[in-house]
Amino acid sequence: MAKASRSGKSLTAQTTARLRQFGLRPTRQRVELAGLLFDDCDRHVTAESLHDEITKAGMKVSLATVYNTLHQFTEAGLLRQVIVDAARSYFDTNTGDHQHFFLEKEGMLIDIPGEAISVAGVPNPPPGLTVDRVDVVVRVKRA
Amino acid sequence: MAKASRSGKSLTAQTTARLRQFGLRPTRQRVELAGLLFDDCDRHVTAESLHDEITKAGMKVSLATVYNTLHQFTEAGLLRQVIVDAARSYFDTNTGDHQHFFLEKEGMLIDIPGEAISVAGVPNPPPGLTVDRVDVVVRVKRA
DNA sequence: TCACAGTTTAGAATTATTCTAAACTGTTGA
DNA sequence: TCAACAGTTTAGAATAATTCTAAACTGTGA
Repeated sequence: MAKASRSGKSLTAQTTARLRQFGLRPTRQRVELAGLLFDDCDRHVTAESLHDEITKAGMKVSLATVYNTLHQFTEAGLLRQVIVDAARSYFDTNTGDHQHFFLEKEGMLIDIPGEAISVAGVPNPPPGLTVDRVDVVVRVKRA
Repeated sequence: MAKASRSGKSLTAQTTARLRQFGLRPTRQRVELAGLLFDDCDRHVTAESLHDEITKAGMKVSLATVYNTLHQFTEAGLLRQVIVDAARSYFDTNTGDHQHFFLEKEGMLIDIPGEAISVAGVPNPPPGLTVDRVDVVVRVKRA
């Protein structure tokens, strides 16, 4: 019998169902990537890091597909893109309201729960503009 | 007589002095770029936009020099780099404590005074890390 | 099982940015 | 005033992340 979760469905079956719910055809590549991304805890990846990871796990997905998939997952609301570094894009599996610590030196992101932080005093945006989202990045350094 | 400010020094002389104060040799290129950047109000530029601007103003500075200069000015504390867009780097002539509205569609930044916004509840960073800076980006859209 | 729309992919292309090495220019000391 | 040199500029090549292209492939619904 295949790996199974408490629900009785295999992980793959769960992932497949999830992808379908989000309007994405469950291709082998998407299922495998989703398997890595959504299996456990919250994760922060770059296209490169995810590509390395899946390759080392013995699966074959092209880098172009990793890029495509990250964007499609983001579009679908399964991922959130985090902009903290001029050099590369991060994607976060936690799509809920939260913020980040960012350790630039090591390219590491750490979630800060949304309830923890509050931002007060944001002025009204200039006429014709509406607030889409407020991002807080707490840049940290090794002491 | 050359353009002069209330101080009686020409703008160029002022700029030159300023660059020297910050440990930068006042070359023609740096003086010209500084002239555009620091003459009036607070500004947000990209390497490309600043290069276009100086070129259109009839001065000749290579794009590589614009990049070098933006980084040197940033290093010296005359500019601050703002990371809001995965596609390009912005530099802000306002180096004081403040935050930004960002209109992604148009690549436009608008300052929010530091006193206006307050961020409460930032947790202690993980052991061994210290907070370097807290950046707030208010992403806005055309209504 | 077939047909086809949607997907993947290798490799080329693009874009922002950095690097390189040669030419140039402030500055300083005589 | 000027020679000399360290610091600077620059064209163009190089790099790195990302996107594009067009051809091959694959879920899916009938």
